[in-house]
Amino acid sequence: MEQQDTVGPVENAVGYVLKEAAVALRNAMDAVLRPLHLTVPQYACLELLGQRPGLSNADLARGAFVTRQSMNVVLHGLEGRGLVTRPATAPRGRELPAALTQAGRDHLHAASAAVRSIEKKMCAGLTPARQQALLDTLASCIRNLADNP
Amino acid sequence: MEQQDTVGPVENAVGYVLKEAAVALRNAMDAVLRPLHLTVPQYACLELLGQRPGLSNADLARGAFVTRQSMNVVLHGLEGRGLVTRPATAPRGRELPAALTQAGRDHLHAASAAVRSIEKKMCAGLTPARQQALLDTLASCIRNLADNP
DNA sequence: CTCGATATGTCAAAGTCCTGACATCGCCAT
DNA sequence: ATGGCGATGTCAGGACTTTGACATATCGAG
Repeated sequence: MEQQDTVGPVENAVGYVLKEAAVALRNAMDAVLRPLHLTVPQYACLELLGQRPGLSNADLARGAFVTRQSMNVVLHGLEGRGLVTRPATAPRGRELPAALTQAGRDHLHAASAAVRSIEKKMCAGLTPARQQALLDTLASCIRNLADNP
Repeated sequence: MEQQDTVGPVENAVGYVLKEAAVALRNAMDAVLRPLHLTVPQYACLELLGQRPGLSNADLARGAFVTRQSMNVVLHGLEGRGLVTRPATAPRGRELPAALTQAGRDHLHAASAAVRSIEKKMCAGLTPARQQALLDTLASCIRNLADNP
């Protein structure tokens, strides 16, 4: 096997490095969430609900970057484990606002700490200014890509 | 549906924005590659082979952030379409060095231009210094996450 | 030389996620 | 009021990827 012979042009492309960082983060999160019996989408769902109770399934799906169908099974799973509750009937339209149970809040507390430790590790050695610059630059990239053409 | 009522804390987390940017890039690449009948992993395979002919299946898998099995089916598909060739017997060990055919190079040329246009669009408005800073910061994040503990 | 460790390619099975489609419900202009 | 339009929740169906396992081939230590 040729192990890192020479750095080719691909590794210097913004898109490539972006994907690489995203995969590394995903794997690291997966590793720390596994002991808590949570997948990344499940954690994302809990975190979103912790910060904004009453979000609907579609809202959660958008926030976690998955489809409504995927979030729906996540939600049903968490509901079955007693971490999330949803009303049987829709108070308005068809939206079923979800909320954390006490057990859900406890689970979220542990998971959030684990994920925050990963973020801290990832950003180690970065000055607040560089970290803010990273956020701003990424936000700019997102805005640029969101434009239709 | 609650449409962007107020910006919550989640959207300011580095990991969240990183994921968001990666998804936006993935979708944009998907959109421009679809007319060429190429998926993102397929394009990644072609691009890697274009820059480093003779890469093995396992090398390509690592470079495209997928498993060997997934890259194997990608490779077989591209082989069936006449874009990639692999020797029937392994010249050394079990590695089957892959290479682009002329048709593969042609296909790659068009795909590469399309993807480069997406990267250009994504990085629009960024000074070379900010772009380099983004690359450096992301590289730092990747290094930090690669450490074992 | 021999044996263990590592890497590769490949097969089978499972899981995950997305695409497509449908019925329902609220909103807005006609 | 009413009919189009968009949004939501839900139900299969299928595509894609990963996990697990196995045989083979190289390399290095004993």
